[in-house]
Amino acid sequence: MDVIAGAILVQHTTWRTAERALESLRAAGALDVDALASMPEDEIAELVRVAGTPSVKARRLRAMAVVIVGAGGLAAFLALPLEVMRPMLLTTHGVGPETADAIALYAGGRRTFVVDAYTVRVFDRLGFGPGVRTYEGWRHWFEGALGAAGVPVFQRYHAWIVLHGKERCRTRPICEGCPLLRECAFGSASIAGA
DNA sequence: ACCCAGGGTCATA
DNA sequence: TATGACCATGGG
Repeated sequence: MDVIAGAILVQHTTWRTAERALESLRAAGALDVDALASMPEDEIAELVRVAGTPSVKARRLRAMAVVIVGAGGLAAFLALPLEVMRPMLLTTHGVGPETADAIALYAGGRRTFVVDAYTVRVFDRLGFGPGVRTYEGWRHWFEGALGAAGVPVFQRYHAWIVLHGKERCRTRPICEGCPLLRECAFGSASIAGA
């Protein structure tokens, strides 16, 4: 549940503040689908204020909790196959493509790539990318590039880009030093030409 | 004191 | 279907 709430809280902010909001939810015993589903939104809003747009995020957190409860609880929800989990996430209020994939990949352990704005900016600048530059275009492109790699690689690759992209995109090629080079299609040779 | 980041929804054209 | 306002805060 930490991961799911975190995926919503991090929208339009940094992990730092999202984690602080997560901590205050935990301290209040509200890091739980049943608690969130039955709690008034303004009460949730107070707890998540540090992450910004509190009323918006309170509503989204609650909507997500209601969907999970409706799916039979957290365990049942996380056990759903990607083909049913992803559309379900996409139709819940406040969950767009990026948040849906973050939840499916990190909370559900499903094999889907998280395309965040930062990732797109970096790879676009390096001259890489799909023909059609929509969210789905990028997602399928990354999934193809990662080939037969498993869920852990998907998780670590996305995390690596987020953690190290900023410092590297100005100074040196994005994938230099990435521990996953042998597991994906972005070898140092191909990147060096960018 | 200012200005920037950043995902999603909704209204408008 | 594309564009832009809006949500409110932390941090440089």
